[in-house]
Amino acid sequence: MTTIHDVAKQAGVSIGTVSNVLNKTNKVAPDTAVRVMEAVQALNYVPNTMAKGLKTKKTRNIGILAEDISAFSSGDIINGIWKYAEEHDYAVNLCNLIVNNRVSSVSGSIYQELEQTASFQKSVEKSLGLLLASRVDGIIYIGVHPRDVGHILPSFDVPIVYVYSYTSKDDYCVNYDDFQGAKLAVEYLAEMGHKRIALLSGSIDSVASHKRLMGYQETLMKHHLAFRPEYICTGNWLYEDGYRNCVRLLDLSEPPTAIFSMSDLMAYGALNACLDRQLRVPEDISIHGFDGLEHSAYTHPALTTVQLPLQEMGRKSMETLLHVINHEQPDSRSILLPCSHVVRKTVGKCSSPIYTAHH
Amino acid sequence: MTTIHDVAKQAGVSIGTVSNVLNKTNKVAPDTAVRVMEAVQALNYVPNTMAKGLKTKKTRNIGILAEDISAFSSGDIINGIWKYAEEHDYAVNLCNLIVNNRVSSVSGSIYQELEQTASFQKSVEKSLGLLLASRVDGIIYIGVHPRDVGHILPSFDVPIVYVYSYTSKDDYCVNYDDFQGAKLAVEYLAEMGHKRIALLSGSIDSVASHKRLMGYQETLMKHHLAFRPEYICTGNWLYEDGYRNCVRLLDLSEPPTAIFSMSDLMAYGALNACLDRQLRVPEDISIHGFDGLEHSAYTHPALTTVQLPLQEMGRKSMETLLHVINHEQPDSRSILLPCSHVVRKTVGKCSSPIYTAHH
DNA sequence: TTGTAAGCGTTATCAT
DNA sequence: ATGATAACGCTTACAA
Repeated sequence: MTTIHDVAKQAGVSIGTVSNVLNKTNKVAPDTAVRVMEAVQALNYVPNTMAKGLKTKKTRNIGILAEDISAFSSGDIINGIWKYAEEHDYAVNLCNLIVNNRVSSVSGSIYQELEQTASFQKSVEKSLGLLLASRVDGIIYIGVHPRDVGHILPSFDVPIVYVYSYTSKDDYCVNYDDFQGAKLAVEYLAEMGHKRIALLSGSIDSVASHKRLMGYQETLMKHHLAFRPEYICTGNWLYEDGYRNCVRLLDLSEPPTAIFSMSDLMAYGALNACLDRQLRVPEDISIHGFDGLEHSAYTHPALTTVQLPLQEMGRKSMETLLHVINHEQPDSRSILLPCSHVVRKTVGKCSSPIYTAHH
Repeated sequence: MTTIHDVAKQAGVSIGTVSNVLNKTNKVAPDTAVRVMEAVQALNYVPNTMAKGLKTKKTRNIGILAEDISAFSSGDIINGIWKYAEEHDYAVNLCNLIVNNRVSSVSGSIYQELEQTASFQKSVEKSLGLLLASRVDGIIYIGVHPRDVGHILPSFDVPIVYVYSYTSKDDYCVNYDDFQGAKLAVEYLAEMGHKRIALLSGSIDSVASHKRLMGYQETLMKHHLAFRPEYICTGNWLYEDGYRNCVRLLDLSEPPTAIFSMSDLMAYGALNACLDRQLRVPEDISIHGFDGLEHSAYTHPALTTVQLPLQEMGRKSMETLLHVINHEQPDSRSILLPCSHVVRKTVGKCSSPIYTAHH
């Protein structure tokens, strides 16, 4: 690998001069600058980041600590981070905790169990060590599901921001707005004339579930719709939970005309449960998702859902991290980005539901 | 940040000794080793990789150059890479070309257009520069679709292996076995008694399409099944292509009893086309996918498909890269990993198809 | 067994 | 405007 010395010799100048033209730190004569640049080109010189970092104590490297890179959300978040990083000439170090391969289910409590295991803790330690050893200027922690992850990392003195996750301490977090997202969905259902709107909730101990429940309730009230406890089903975000709970809902003496599912996965389950019952969606019953998985465009019929602003979250987290690194005060400790609404085919205007005839 | 000097002072030894106990390069007295380790613990010392790398000329860093991190395949591949890397104490630098956000379609020719744009080439240059500046020991290039990407990168003197992509030069490539995967699918269809098996092919200029077509044809011959040109449809791997082509197939005077789709996305389209025609899957017609997208478990009915060995490919690519870095001769230049078969609900035993009555 | 010192490729401070 | 040189934190001879 060619070094600054090679370039200096080739251009017939000192290494200090080469450094000056490359970093524009000092005035150099235009013609020597040209000679240096020619030498750089000729020798294909790329400055050694390690030497530079050693000297300047700034690596222009940030670390990503992802709980699971193959989670549906991670790709888009990293995409957002990367774009902002590239625009600001930062490189990224990636570490991966691979939680999903280790847990059988997505349930909140299962994660807690996982986090207790020695294997997981060793993995966290190793990843963090890797990042700290590289002297990254900052770290972004990406969760697989918004939840309190404040107990996972030990304390260290590098700036960190949490995305798609949060802590109960005063760390910087960027997430989406559960409350607003839920309102988006239920508002739409109400506008379509639905009065009997059931809820497929995520796990009961999740803050996300609570916030969305608030959005559901508030919108119900706003439209003077009755809150029926029997319309609330709790699951663990997964397909099977949606299927099972939807079946229960359909067996009610007065079944709902619309279902708001807190995850697309549960919505798929609900959709298939309805289809298995020969119900037509959305003619007989409407289904509304939440997450905006790529696949939701391909269900039959295509799922109307709430889109998470994943890429924007990634971008915002990187932006926030850079602010912290540069000692600029970011706007807020906890940043919430709005969800958007994706209208497709599973929600229709409420008509007197055909299937109530069965009861 | 605490340095080796701080540790040395705390332990009352020289920096050389600290280095020796940390790297086990030289014999040190057991009790001094203990003192050093205590100091390391107390000061929370993490060796500076940059200083280390500067000296040793080895960074124990590899670079990932991903065409698009949010492509369905990238997460699992990176997962595989990461696991192997972690086991061998390598860190990873991630660069992202974000091709999918820049092209409107997945068609092969569109990629070629993209690759010509100045914006893309600048991006490639920047990413490669980042990796080379970090003096990574090697690079893994991850494509978004297996195709020849040999023209994208300029030449440089760091070992590289291509995964989910290949080059026409003598680079190391690791991919899955298209031929074997296609045989898996068609063999199964034939075993289920299907004699009229249509093919939803990917783009005609793709090597993957060709190889799978070979697998299709060979299996047909093996089972003495006629090859009918009117059963071959070409698309661009996407949902809409599957839908459109399936409609054409169903309109044939003698429609197929089974469809082998070269991508899960096209299989979703075919499935929905059948459903829209009130056809029952798999009673009236069977559909077989290829890719093994996570979502295929949630279609209605769940899609029988061929599973790509994504994580294994990631793992193998990292393994191969390490061999090259350590100047050990890897087994082969072009590594093909076998696909596996995921039997779900969209393929059934062939019965005299009901819908032929329509014709 | 342990300490000393040179050198890795930069940047930055001085001289010139 | 340019050059010489120290320093960044580490490894690695070599000396003690």
